[in-house]
Amino acid sequence: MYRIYKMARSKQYNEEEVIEKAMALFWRNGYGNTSVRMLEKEMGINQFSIYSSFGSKNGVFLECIKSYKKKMHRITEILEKSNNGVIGIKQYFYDFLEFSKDDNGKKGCLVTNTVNELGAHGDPIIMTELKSFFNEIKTLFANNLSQDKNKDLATVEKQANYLGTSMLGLTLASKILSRIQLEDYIETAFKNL
Amino acid sequence: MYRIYKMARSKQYNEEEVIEKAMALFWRNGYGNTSVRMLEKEMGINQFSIYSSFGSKNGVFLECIKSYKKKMHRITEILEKSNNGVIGIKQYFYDFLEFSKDDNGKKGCLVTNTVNELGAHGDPIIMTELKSFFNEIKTLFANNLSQDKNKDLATVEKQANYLGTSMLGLTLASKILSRIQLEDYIETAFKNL
DNA sequence: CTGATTACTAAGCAAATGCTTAGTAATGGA
DNA sequence: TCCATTACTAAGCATTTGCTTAGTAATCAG
Repeated sequence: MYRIYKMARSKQYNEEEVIEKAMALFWRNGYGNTSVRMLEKEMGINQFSIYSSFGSKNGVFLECIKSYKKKMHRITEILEKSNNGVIGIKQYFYDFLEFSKDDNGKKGCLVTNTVNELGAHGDPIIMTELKSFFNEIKTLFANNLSQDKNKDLATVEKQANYLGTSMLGLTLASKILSRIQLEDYIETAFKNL
Repeated sequence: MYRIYKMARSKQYNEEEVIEKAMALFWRNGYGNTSVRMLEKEMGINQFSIYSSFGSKNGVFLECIKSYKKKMHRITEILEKSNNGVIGIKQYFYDFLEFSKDDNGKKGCLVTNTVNELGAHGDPIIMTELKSFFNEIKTLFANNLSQDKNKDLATVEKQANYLGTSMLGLTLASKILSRIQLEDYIETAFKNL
């Protein structure tokens, strides 16, 4: 690309790296309970840099959601590629538990947490982003379920919906229940299919 | 009771009534996103009155949780009295959906919302209150399930745990899914119990 | 009516919020 | 070396936060 202006000082930080750190903070504390000062500390850069790179607190958060999706995609693509039907989805539930675990606590799912926190009052751009996330997972479940030729379209839709909602429950439950309770839940939940 | 001091001006507001209003606000917005100024407006009383009656914002919220539990108990006691086993619990799920509906939106469950929002970082008194709520409902489910003499203790425990977690999922899902999707979920969730 | 007691209003506090700005340091083509 | 350009630091902005305080109004026994 043609450059009119002279080169000048370059950024002292990597944007992806600082977003990764911001994401961890939002994930732990939620959107409202994370201040720009806290972000400053965690990201290790000045407020000015935060605003010059991401525009606003909302902007930082949106990048974090994107980064979260990428992270989550590492699990999701296992399911995308597998042709194990219900078994594959069940594995996905277990993979999520591993994914959402933290050194000293349970963080649940960043997206679900945010939906729950912001509800209808959140920034519309963020809310759109969040709803699409839920639908992507539901579609993924539907695709996997429809590998079973015994299931008609209505059944697939119903079960995909069921599994999506169960997933929501799991993300919430993962924050307060024990590992054994969570495993019990998954095992019982999949008996309904 | 023996009264040493003179009578003086009495409160111009009913504490139960203003708590009811505060609860509606917390329920809609969550704890962190509700300010004392907002409470002042919604409750219709001065900040001083709020603090003199309830001590702190936390204090107001704790009263709201108590009030919420009472409200919820109107549904819960139907299940307590019924001897319908699984059918009764299923009805409880539907009753909750009605309960959590609002004129212009879905509020989910105040307790679940708060657990999700505050996680481990919340005021310990509030957190204790919230966890006991979950256990009460789980126990209620277990009592209802054990009416079926074919179910051994382990099965009852496992299924009560499953239903409790499903309930968590439903409270979350009730905020973002359509009525039909929610009904689909309940029907599938109870298929194999 | 007096005066003690309690509840009211409204102004004000320090701290924290999201965001900006003024000034300085680094970079690299001319 | 000069200087346009960009990124840095740190101070500061108005607003909002949870909570308090100073002063006034109502109540009622004596």
